[in-house]
Amino acid sequence: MSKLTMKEIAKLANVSQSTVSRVINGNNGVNEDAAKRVLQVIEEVGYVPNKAAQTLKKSQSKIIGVCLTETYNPYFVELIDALEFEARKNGYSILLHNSKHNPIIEWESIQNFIARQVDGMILVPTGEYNIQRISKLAIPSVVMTQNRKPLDSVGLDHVKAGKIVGEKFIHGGHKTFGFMGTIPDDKFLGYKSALYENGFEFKQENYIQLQETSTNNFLMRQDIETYLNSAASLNFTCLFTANDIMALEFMKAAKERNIEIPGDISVIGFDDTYLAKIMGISSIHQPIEEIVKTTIEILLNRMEDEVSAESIQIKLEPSLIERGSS
Amino acid sequence: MSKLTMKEIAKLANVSQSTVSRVINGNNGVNEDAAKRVLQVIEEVGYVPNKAAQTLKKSQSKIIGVCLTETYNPYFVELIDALEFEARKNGYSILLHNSKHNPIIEWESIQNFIARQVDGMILVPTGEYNIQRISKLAIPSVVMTQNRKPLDSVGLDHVKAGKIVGEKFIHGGHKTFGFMGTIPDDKFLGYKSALYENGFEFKQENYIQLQETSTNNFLMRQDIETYLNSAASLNFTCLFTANDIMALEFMKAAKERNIEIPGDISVIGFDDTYLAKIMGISSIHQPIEEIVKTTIEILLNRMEDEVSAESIQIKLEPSLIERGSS
DNA sequence: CTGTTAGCGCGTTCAG
DNA sequence: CTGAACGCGCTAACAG
Repeated sequence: MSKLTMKEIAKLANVSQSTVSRVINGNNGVNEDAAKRVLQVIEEVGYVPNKAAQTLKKSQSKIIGVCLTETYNPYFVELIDALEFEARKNGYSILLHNSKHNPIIEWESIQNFIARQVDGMILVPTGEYNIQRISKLAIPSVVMTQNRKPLDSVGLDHVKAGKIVGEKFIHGGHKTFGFMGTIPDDKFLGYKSALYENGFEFKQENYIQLQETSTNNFLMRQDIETYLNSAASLNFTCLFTANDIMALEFMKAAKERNIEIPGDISVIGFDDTYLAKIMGISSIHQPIEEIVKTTIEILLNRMEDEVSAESIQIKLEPSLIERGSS
Repeated sequence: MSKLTMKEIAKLANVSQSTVSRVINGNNGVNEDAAKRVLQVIEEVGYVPNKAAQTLKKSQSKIIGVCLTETYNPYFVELIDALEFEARKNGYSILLHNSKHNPIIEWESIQNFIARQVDGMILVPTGEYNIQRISKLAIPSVVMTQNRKPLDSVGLDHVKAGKIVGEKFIHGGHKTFGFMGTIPDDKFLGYKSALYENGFEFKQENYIQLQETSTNNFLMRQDIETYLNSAASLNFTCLFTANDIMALEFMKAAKERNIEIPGDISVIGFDDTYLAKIMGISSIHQPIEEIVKTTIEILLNRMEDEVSAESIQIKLEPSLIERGSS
């Protein structure tokens, strides 16, 4: 069989190419007979329109570019799944990239998105690095999970999440508090402010600093071990971790040292991934479906409207799921 | 700024559009001065060539379509990561689809791949459903993790993996054997044959049948509970599960019933995902990097050669990673 | 070394 | 209702 183009279909159905086009793009006034013939030929030979040509012609690719920082955290996997589902429902495909926390790769990915004429982008950025350039692009984009001001964004209210955890611990009678994370973020701010507001303070020595982002259980574990080894004794009775993997790794390390969870230390994680469910870790729940639906909705709106209204920052309400670890 | 096409760049650099094209596609004999000017303009305005046009012109999209059955199993996530990395290294982007074990969605995805002119496809198929049609396509495709005969495939030698586990159990002194999975597969065949060859038999009552594929821990757990409740007592002292999630869920259910692992029952899982590492589950290791590299390599070869040689079936050597569960 | 030209496959006028 | 003709942005001959 030759190349299988509209022209070919046209020939086989004994009509002109433009008629075939009309049939495919919603039958706007085509003789029923002709239409039926065309459809039949298409069916028979298994013709599928060339999207590259369509994209070129319409300057619309029906692709959404997605660039995440990692997939190691199961949270992002659930995100991808939901994203793909929601996008497909709206007739879009997902072009997936993983920057691995590298701003250079991130920018390359975005260049690729531009080259492929994506209609919109959804990003979990590596940081501030590329935000300015991105905001200057003609392609609408929305940030997930973070807050990057010139851009639209949707995510949990991290400050509030931190507060909820802080207050929870305080209500539980704790007086010394730990935190584990990479770089200080809104979760941490919220956590700390809850403590201060209740007359407690956060001691910097109780901050378990993790080097890189959670790219690897092993590295994370090393950092935890280093911390535990350096501390003569743990000076906190409760710990809030920036994600579930961290909570998990801490709990494993604790177990080996005969530290009881939650007896000696209460642990609350973040993301409420299935790791938390499997391991019975209390965690701040991320309403993934809601996040994804909202994100796509905003993006779709931006793609339709030429109007460049104010940037939208959506912060969803966090909630704590309590399990055995706290 | 207007549309930012080659024409535009040409105008700004005071050359013809085809010269710009030459500069972009590897400088084949262009005046250095002109080239420099062009490059500079490109840099200044941030021009990126339109891939839709390139695709149309060259009938080559530099996209590899990937369609998996699920991302719930962390194994597939690691696969995606490796795939994306390896593809990017070779100048390809990944278009990712998730059939969710649904052959209809799978076929739709493939139609989409065709429409987008993907240069090749990598599939974890939903089953035999679409294999015939796929093999008739002009687009080269290779199957991962499974064996679908008319198509190229690369994966572990599942029969051998099953044998290794069976023999391991036998060496460990076990006399009664369990298996957990969805549909009987090569792992199970290998497992059974190892038993028979050593004078044991596999009793059908020791097959823990799971309904759907492992789309959901919760459903899986229900099936396990149903099985455990129906069996007066467990008639096996060792269990081989088709993936790590299954092993994990079994171990959790066992724990609640005070069944000791590995004391009462030895458990060996499959995939050697980080779940296995985290939970200390013995598991058959999947050399993901090797699988992915081999897959891409085969695909790349197919894409270059017009030669339609025999279909290639690569079966990698499985190995057992022993941990605390066996 | 460089500009002109002709499509790639499709959607969309514009005539009939 | 329908065909002819044009052009989306780019690559690849083809002349100069």
